[in-house]
Amino acid sequence: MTKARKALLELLRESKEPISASMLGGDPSLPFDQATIYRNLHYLEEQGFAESFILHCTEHGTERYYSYRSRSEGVHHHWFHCEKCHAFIDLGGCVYQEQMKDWEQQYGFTINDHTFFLTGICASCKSQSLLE
Amino acid sequence: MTKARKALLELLRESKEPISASMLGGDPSLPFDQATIYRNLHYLEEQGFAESFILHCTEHGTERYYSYRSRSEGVHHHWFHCEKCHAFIDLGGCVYQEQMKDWEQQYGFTINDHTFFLTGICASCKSQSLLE
DNA sequence: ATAAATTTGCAAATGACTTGCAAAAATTCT
DNA sequence: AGAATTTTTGCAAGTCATTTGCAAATTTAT
Ligand SMILES: [Mn+2]
Ligand SMILES: [Mn+2]
Ligand SMILES: [Zn+2]
Ligand SMILES: [Zn+2]
Repeated sequence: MTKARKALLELLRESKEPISASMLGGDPSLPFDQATIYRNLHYLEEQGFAESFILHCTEHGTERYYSYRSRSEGVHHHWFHCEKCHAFIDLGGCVYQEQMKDWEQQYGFTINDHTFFLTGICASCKSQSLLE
Repeated sequence: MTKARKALLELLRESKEPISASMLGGDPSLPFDQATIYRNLHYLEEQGFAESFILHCTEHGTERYYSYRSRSEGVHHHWFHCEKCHAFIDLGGCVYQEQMKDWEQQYGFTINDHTFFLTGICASCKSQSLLE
């Protein structure tokens, strides 16, 4: 583990929500080149320390978001993303494992990954816009 | 409806699976500039004639895929994507409307959209790789 | 038919992400 | 430790899907 990797993993571990490479690169505690950030995110993911998904937000564009991958919990979470304030709301651990198995049986394919997320406007952004 | 739009919509309507802008642009029946393709896909989607989602395939990269939006059926479909042969397999119409409502109630946010798809290796690609 | 509004093609620009390459840092081997 | 070897990093340039400015072409309105 180089210091760049340790620092990256530490940020991911602390974060309450998925983080994009650009947000990580902008953090003062990660004074590394963007190439280093990207390369190490790949490294952390392939080593099983992190996981990611690509999300498109109407306001903020398309980016890959990373999360720390907990050894203990085993299952990833799914998220709601607010297109106004860019916040993520945790919808809880993935409950689709069974459904995936069923589909694999039914269609004969092998699922490597699945992507699921919601986008919209969060409660606090909704109440804020009422004041305008 | 300009002829570019008619032609685009016709291809989308005929297609059994979601299509990306690059695949549409490569079709002989759409001899238009890529800017025209992109602009008209936006147009068709905002007019409610088409819908789309962004999918990342390990082999083929990240692209937005469009589908014809049927007036009658009302509900979109979700898909499995084979990272080997690039085929899409229809998993049927979306059955998450109720779940979405529940979440909106529970969290107070408003969902504008949801994304759900699977990636992996399809049955025929699996059997093919056994022959190697 | 003439003016006004919309659409198109072409070329350049974006933005996220990737890659070549030489220098710097971490490992491995005397 | 000290030298040799492997891995990682920074910097700059490159990719790739998608977007945008602008003038010409096509439509639509008058
Ligand atoms: Mn956002
Ligand atoms: Mn593919
Ligand atoms: Zn919000
Ligand atoms: Zn396949």
